[in-house]
Amino acid sequence: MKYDFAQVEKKWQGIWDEKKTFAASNDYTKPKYYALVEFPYPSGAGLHVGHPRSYTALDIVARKRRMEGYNVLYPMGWDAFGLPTENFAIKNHIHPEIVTKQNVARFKGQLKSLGLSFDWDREFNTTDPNYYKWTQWIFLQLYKKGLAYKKEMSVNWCTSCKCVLANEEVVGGVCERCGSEVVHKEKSQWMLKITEYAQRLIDDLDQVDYIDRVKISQKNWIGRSTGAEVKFATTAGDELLIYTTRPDTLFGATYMVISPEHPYLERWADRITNLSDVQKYQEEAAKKSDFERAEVVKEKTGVELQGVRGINPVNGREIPIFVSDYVLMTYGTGAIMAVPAHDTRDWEFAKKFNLPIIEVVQGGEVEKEAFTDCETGVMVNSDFLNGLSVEEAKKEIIEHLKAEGKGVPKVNYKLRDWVFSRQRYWGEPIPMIICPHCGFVPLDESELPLRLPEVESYEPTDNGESPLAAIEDWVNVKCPHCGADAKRETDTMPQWAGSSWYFLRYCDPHNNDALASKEALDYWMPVDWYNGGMEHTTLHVLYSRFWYKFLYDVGVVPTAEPYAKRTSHGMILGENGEKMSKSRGNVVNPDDIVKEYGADTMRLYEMFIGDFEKSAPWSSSSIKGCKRFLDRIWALQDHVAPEEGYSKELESSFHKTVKKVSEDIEGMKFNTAIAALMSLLNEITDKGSITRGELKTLLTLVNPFAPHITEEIWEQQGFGGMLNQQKWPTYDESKCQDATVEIAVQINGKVRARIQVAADCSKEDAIAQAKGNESVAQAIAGKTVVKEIAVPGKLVNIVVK
RNA sequence: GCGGAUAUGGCGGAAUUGGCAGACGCGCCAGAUUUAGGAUCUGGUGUCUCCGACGUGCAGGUUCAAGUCCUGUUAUCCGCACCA
Repeated sequence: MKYDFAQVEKKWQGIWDEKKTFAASNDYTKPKYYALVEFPYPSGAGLHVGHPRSYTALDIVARKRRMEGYNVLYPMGWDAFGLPTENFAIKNHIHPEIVTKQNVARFKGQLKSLGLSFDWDREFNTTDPNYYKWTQWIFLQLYKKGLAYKKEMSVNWCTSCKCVLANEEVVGGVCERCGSEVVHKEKSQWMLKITEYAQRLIDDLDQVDYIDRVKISQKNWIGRSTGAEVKFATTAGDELLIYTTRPDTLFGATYMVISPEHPYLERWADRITNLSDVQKYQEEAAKKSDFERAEVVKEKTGVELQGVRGINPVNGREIPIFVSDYVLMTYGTGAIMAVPAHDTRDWEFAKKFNLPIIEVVQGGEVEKEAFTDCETGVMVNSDFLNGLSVEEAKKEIIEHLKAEGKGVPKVNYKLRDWVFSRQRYWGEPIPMIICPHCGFVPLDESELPLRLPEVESYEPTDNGESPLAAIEDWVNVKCPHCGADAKRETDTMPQWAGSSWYFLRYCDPHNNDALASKEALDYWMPVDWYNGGMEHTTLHVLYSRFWYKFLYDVGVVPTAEPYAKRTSHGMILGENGEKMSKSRGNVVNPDDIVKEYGADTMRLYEMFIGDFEKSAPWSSSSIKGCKRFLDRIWALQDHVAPEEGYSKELESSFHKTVKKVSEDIEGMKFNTAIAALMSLLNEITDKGSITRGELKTLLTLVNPFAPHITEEIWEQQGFGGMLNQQKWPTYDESKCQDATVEIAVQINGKVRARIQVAADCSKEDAIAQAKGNESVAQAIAGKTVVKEIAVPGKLVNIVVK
C-alpha cells in the first residue's frame, strides 16, 4: 500500500484544527514552556522556504516539550505594518488593510499546510487596532517617563521612500529596503532614549543564554568604551571639552580636532581669522552623504583654525585646533585631542598636515606608524607618568585630572537614540497632540486606540510630511488641556514598534484592559527559547529588550529579560549556492515542495539539509532521501511483530537512538538526530521485522519531525490515543552499551588490526588481547615495545622501535 | 581597517575534554525486478603508482596519536565602518 501523503496530511491538519490539539492551556499550575519564532511580515510574495526552517525547528522543540508534559505556548501572528504593503497599496489602489488581509490568508494557509503546531487561537496582527492600542499605550508610558522626546536633528532620509530611517535601517549608505541613496535632512523627530538602557542591555546579557555571536554583535553595536572627558582651555578664554579613551597619552597630544558641526565654531566666529575657509569646509562636509563620507575614508581633510588655539592641561603647551569631518559630532563631545603617535587616524592626519608626533608610549616606531598597543608599552616623555604601564598611567592621569578639576572618567556608547517617527501612512499613529500653548500633550489613555483615518491617497509627500497631515478633520483637534485649536502628530511609528512587544500579547491576546493580564505574564514570561534570523540581532532583538526592560521598570512584566534563550538559524540558499532571489531565478516555492513531496518530507529535509546554524544550499535531489526515509517507515507496517518490548538485537540501538535524538534536539543538531533515526531504520530493515514496542518508540521519535505520517501509522496500528499526546520515550544509560565493542589496534599510530573486546574490558586486558592478535603479533615480533596506550572502547596503540 | 564566521570525497554534511576521518543522505557504478521508463530492493563507492602509501585550505610545531591543540599564512562569506 503506497503512502498517500496529500490525503493523510490534510486529514490530520483537519483533526488538529478541529480538536485544538495544540492550544496552550490557561492552567497556570502546570510547568510551562514558551517557544517563540519571529512572526513574519506577510509580504505579497508568500512564504519563503527560509521561514519553515526556523518554524519547524521550534515546532520540533514544542512537540517534544508537550510529550514531556509541559504546557506549551507556541504561537504565531503577523507583523503587518510596513512599507511593501503600503507601496503595493499605492500602486494598485487597494487599501493596505485589504492587502494585509489577503497576504495573511495566504501565509496562514501555507503555514497550516506544513503541519506546524501553532496555537492559532492566539493569532493577531499588529495592524489590528485592538493590538496597536497597546503599542500606542507603551509609547505613552515611555513619553511619561521622559524616554520619548521630539528633537530637531539631522536624520537619515531615503530619497525614494521619502521617509526617515533609523541608523539600523541604513545599510552601506543606502536604504535597507529599496537600495536608494540616503541623505541627511534636518527634521523634527520622535526619539526613544534607548541609550538610557545601554549599560543594562550589555550587563544583562550575562543572565541569558544567547548564542555567542548574538551577544557579541549586540555588544559591538552598543559599543561601550571607557575613557575620560578632559577640559582643554583655549586662547579664546573658554574651555573645549574632549573625550578620549587614551587619557594616558595626554602628553602626546599635539593638536586638537573638532567636528564641522561643533557649536564652538560659531562662538569663535569673531576670533577666527580664516573664517571663510572654515565655513567653506563646513558646507562641503554637510553636503556629503553618509555614502560619500564612507567612500573617502582614506584621504583625510581639514582646516586649521587661525586665531584660536588649545592649551594642553598637563603641560600648558599651546596646540593648534583643526576642523575635520573625521571627528563626528554625534559621538563623545564632537571634539578630540589628537595623539598622532598612538592613534592611526591622528597619525594619518598629522602626516598629511605635517604636525609633530610625540612618542609617549615606548614600544613602536611612531615615525613609521601609530603604536596603538595598550598591553606592552611603557610611558615616556610624560613627566609624572614616565615608567608606568598604559593601564597604570590611565588611572594615574585620571586621578590627576580629577584633582585639578580638569577631567573626569567617562563611559561612551556608539548606540544612538532610536529615531521613532516615519512619514508614512501604514503604521501606528503616534498618540500625541501638539498645542500652540501647551506643547506636546499626550492623548488620554481612554482614547486609545487612536485609529488610522481613511485616506484617499497613501502617497508620501515630497515635503516630508506624512500622508496623514492632509486629512484635516483628523489632524485638527482641540487641545485636551486648554481647549485651544491644536493638531495631531501626523508621523507614524516604525515597523519595529509592533514587533517590540508582540511576544507579550500572545500570553493573553484577547485582553481589552491591559496588554496582557499580570497572571498570564507572570506565568508565561520569559520566553524560554526564541529562534530567529541573525539580521534581527541589532534591530528587533535589541529594541524589544529595551522595551521589555522599560516595562519591567514600570512594573508591567515580571523579569528583567524577555528571552531566556536566543538562537539563530542559517539561511537556505538557492541551488546554485547564492542567496535566493527573484532576479537570480533560484527561488524555491514551499507550496511546490509540499505538493510534490508532502509537508513531512519538506520538514524533514529542511532539518536534514545541514547544520542548523549555518547556511545551506537547497538541493532538489537530496530531498528525495527524506521522502524515501518516510516511505520506508510506512512500509514497516508490513513487518510488525506482535511483541510489545524491544527485541534483544535492537534493544541497545533503541536506547542509543532515544538518547541521541533527545540530546540532538536540545542542541539544535536536527541533522544528526535524523541521521541517527535513519541508521536505526537501516538496522530494523536488516533485521527484517519490528516489534510493536519498537514501532511505538520509532514513531514517537520521528513524530516531531514528521507529524502527519507518524500519527497516521499510530492510528492504523491501533496503538490508542493520539501520538502527539504520548510520552516522550526515555532511555537507560546502562543499556546504551553493547556487550562487546570493536576497537582499533594501532602500531606506531597506524591501524593494523581491529579486535572485539568486552565493553568493560580493562586497559591491560585490551592490550593483552591486542597482542594476541595474529597480525599484531607479527608486526611487533623482533621489535622493542616502547609504550602501550589503551583508550577504553576506542583503541590500543603499541609503540615499537 | 575592526569584529564575527567558514574551509573535510563528485555534492550536502558527520566526527571536538586530542583516540579508527568521511556517520547519514544525495549522486554515481553494478545486480535484481519491470515490456520499457520511472519507482523499488541488494551490493559497492575518499585518492593513488592499490599485498602498500597518501588524505580534512596552505606552511610549520607539540604529541604514542592532530580535522580537533599551538604559531604563522591564504581564500571566501557576513556585519560594522573615521565611534577618538
